[in-house]
Amino acid sequence: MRMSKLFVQTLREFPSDAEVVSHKLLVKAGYIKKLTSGVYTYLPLMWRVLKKIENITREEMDNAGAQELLMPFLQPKELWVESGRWEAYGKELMRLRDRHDREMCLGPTHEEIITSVARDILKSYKQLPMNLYQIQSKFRDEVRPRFGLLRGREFIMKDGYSFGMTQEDLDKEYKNMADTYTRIFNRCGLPTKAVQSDSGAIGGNVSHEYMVITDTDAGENDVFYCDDCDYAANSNHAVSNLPKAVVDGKECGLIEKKIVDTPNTKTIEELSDFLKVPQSIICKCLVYIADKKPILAYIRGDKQVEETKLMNAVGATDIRIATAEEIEELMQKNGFSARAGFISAIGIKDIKIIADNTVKEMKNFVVGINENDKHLVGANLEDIQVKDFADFRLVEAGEFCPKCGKPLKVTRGIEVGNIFQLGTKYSKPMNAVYLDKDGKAKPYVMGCYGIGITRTAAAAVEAHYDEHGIKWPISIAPYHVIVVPVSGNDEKQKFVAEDIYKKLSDKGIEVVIDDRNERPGVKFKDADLIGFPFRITVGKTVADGKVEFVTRETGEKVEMTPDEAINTVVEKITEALK
RNA sequence: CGGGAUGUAGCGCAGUUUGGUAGCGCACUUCGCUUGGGACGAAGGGGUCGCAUGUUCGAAUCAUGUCAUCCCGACCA
Repeated sequence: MRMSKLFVQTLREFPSDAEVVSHKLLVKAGYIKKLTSGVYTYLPLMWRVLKKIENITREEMDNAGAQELLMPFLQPKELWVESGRWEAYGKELMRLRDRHDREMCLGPTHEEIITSVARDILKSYKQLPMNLYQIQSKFRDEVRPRFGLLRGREFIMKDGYSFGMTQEDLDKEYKNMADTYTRIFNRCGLPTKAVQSDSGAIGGNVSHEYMVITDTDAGENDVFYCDDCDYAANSNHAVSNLPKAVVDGKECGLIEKKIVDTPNTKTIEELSDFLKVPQSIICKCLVYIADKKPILAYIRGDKQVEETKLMNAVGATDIRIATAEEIEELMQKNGFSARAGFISAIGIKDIKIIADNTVKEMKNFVVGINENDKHLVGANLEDIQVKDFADFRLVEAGEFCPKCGKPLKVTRGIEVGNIFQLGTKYSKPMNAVYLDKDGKAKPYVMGCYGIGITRTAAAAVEAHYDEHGIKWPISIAPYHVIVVPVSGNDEKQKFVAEDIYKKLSDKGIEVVIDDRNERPGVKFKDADLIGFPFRITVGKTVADGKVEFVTRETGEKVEMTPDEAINTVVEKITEALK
């Protein structure tokens, strides 16, 4: 490719609407162009990167025994009603109507479609197990698209689905996909961590997310992990063992059960300071709205609620903390006037009450009694009337690994892939069955496996850049090498550069020659910004038969003959793509 | 959906307070000059100032409405 012909325009400045590095650099370097919020054109450079990620994914999926197909973007409402997700998926589903006023949606994921296809074809146990996948654009009406390609409304995804007869089949395929995913991301030059996670709207029990670890804002998930063993989990799924803390009030003088005045202690900090007791001996009561109904959740004062865990614990599909008005309304209905900070479950009728496991250990603690500016001290479990316990505590760094007991660490991660064990979540309601050896109809035991192709590309930029621009891993770089003749009117330089360009092209190397009549500074800046892994600079030293070989990753520059440079490129590319 | 901000040329911005018919830098075209880290000079092309309605002799500027975009939060594979 000739730089003079390449459909690209690099910018001098970062776009004003970009926040994270990958978004800024991909726009500045001419890879993407926004059409509307969360929707981008993939310009030729970007498309080359995406195709490379797709092809690596294809190769590994095919090698793992999966088969590629392509399902429709446009989907009828009926299938979604069948699975129950027309309602359950909520506003994320991009809905539309056709000219006959029939309701449709644009696919955010394809469990419904693949299940309906499979049930018509996979009728016998002889055809199982089967693993099918596709790579295509997905649509999700995100509340707030942001971070460029990291969270779009239209994005490219690889989604795969496995069909088996038994849980053993599923376990085997799940392991197969886990290994495949590790290989895919390694080949893309992206080290990932497989972390346990909540399975969210997709459903199912076991699931893992593949996270690219990053310290930046672009990492939207908190990941807890252990250096001493392989434990790693998303914050919505992490569990831990707690360090020793004061959980018996007697240890800090709360011997007698009594009501005490605690004026203006709206927060745990204020209450703890006022009573001069540790936060771990205070039991707080929080009001949440789960599926539009209020619930009460008790948790140890020094700990935070993890909302997804709480949501799962109460079997809800939607949860949020109650507003001050909603708390007031709840209190009034039950004849109280207590504000947040003084709430108790005692005397609240017709409401789900649940306590975190941390509360089980507490004795002689401090708790609200639905009266403003008062608390009960020396209280015990019978004073809060809790029957249901669950773990819905947010894990914190420094707590101990549930597997090996060493302290956990926390980091941010970008989720680039995930795998779920669906079981019969879709096959049962959609009556997707096969006949077993005895001629009995049984639902498939399914798994599903996703990779965000566009997100992987953006994550690669987040993981590989410097102040000059992108530093693509060789396997997914749009081109491998750029040849830069320094002087526009030096015939010798031009000749040598063109010769190198031709020889590299002939050897199948993806090479660009910067044949523009620009000053060298412009060419170097663009080369660094776009992120060619290698650069061959043909400058003054050509008089001595030498060119300069530059490695983007390290900035290392080596003088060598043109032939040596060509061989070095071929060697390095071959090595990297092995 | 709550809070905040912004819409003026492909990109980055000024002009709006105080109404007078649109400007700067980059990019683009032509010519000259220059060629090892985003040179310079000259001459050009490109915008119904997000949209609608209103006020006015006159609106980028004032008013009302509306749409879009971004940030924080909530939410979310």
